[in-house]
Amino acid sequence: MRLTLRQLQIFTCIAQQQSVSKAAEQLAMSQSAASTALKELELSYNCLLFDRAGKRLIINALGLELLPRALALLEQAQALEDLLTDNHGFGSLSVGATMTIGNYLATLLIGHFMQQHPSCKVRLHVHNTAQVVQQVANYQLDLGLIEGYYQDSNIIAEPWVADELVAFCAPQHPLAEQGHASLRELTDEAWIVREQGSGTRLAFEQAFLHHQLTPNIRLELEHTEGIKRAVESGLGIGCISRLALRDAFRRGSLVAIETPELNLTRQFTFIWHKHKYQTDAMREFLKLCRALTENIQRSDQINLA
Amino acid sequence: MRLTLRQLQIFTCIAQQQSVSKAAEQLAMSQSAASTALKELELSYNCLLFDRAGKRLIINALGLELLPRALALLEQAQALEDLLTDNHGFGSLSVGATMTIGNYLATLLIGHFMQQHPSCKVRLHVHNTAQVVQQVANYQLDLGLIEGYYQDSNIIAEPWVADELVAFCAPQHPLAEQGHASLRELTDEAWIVREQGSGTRLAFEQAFLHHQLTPNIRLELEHTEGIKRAVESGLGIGCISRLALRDAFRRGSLVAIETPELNLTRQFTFIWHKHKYQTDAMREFLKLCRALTENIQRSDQINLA
DNA sequence: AAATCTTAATCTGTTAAATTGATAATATGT
DNA sequence: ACATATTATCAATTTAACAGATTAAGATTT
Repeated sequence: MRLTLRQLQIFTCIAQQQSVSKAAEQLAMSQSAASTALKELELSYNCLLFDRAGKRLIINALGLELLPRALALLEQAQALEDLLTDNHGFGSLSVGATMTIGNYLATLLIGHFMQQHPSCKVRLHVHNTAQVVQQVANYQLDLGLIEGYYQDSNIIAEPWVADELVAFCAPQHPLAEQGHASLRELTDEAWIVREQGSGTRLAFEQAFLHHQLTPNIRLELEHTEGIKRAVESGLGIGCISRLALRDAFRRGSLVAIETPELNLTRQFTFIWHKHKYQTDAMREFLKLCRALTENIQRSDQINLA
Repeated sequence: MRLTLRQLQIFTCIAQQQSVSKAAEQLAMSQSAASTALKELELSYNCLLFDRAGKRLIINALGLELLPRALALLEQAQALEDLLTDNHGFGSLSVGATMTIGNYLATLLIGHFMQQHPSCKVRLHVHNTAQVVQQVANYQLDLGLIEGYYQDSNIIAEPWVADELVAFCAPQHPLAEQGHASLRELTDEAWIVREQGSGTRLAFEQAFLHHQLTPNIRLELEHTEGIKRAVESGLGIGCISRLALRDAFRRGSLVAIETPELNLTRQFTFIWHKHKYQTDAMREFLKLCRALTENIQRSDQINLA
């Protein structure tokens, strides 16, 4: 293991700046040192990372191969440094959540938690399910809250509350009055849904796949709020978590379309890494989540502050 | 970025050996150097990784937190070193595949590939779907061959051939003679299937979930061959990929049970990392796979060498 | 209880590595 | 052809890594 993080840091910087001088400047070191460091790296592995076209450096195949992996490694190393730097008093907590959970449930959980543990720093990262899983697998997150369930021998998954997607439309839409729709009616409609890769989209598509149907997707948006507004303005009908629609339904700005033939329920799940040491903060947070689950399920819909 | 890989290496070794001296010996360095390195690490981040109970070191909460992450980091660094060390002539190729694909299809592909490119080193790693995805995401594999399809903004997935699971039993089993079974009959049977986390198990369970049924799983095994032998000996009926059963059906040692009500088809998929530089080897392999796909689908069952 | 052994920490000097500042060599643009 | 920007290299210096010996503090044995 001759490799050093410093070498990788200098290499990635040179590759990104496409210049030894600029990289040296950015790294607050001399051009000479940067040049030598790169040379040393290439020399010690007897390889070339750049093609030298005179004074210009052009990254080659091996360099291109190395670059993203080196960046990934440095990112993880940074995370380790953060771990060591933070004054782990009661411990800080990094939680990842998907959009729906992050916006409608996680804030509630984190609010409670921070009230109970004012000294504990909490960070919430909102990404899609796959990204959250990956970050948990890489020890970049302490805990993940995802849609759907997930199986992996390195990841422990604990089912949390159930969630239900619901189809909805604008009040002036023909389906609004009848309040429900058949499979045939649903496939004829223009849908506005979440993007590929989101748990919401997955559940939506799976529900139709059960019947060997593919809905007509007119518009993809990355945020539930955007979908609500697009549906309000009559661009089509939508399908998102009921959690995100409670207020809109109450106000009457949007109307639910019951879809008895479609199974739009799904499970929210906690995940954490099997080999991750459980900090006090983590245990406390999990305890709180399990406790609040009952409240959430009892009231069916949560009282979102 | 004061952190160095060397520090982490020494730290992990001390943590694993639970002794500075033993770690120093294993790392072929003096006890003094190891002790100093640990002290430096702790000092530079102003933290403690071990509790000192007199002469004995006991890893503490922060140390436990750091350990698995440091190990993960070092593993990746090792992979980077390997990348740089290998004489990337035409390039070596790391392919990950699930059990079913790895044993019944990947060998065929890799065989063809190695014939066409005798100079190219190929490594095949067999893991379950989730693990393959994770390793592709971490740049530990060039390419993954998985069951089912997978969505992630960082991963490019290309559908490959379709696959079909099939229920089967021993020749002397009552269902063998009638050759097919209804949903009710299937739920009454004792099943022998793959373990949780495998793509085969997932497809199996999903097929039943479509009908709100849960099959009675009597035995879980991690290998298809084990399942075949267990079914042969009359322990129950099984469900695995038809690919793995062709010879057994032909020989008559096992008998297919047609299940018209269950949808046991699934898709095999190629995956690779969006930001991964595509080596020549990778491109060639993909090209070959796409070319062979037609043969595979035309002959319905491949001629497995 | 004393002697002995084991182990981690610390001190000192040495060696190797990283870095700088200056300089040479080489392409680019005018 | 000339000025300029850029990389590579050299010599000198600072910095970090390490070994060897020594010390301190628990364990273990007698």
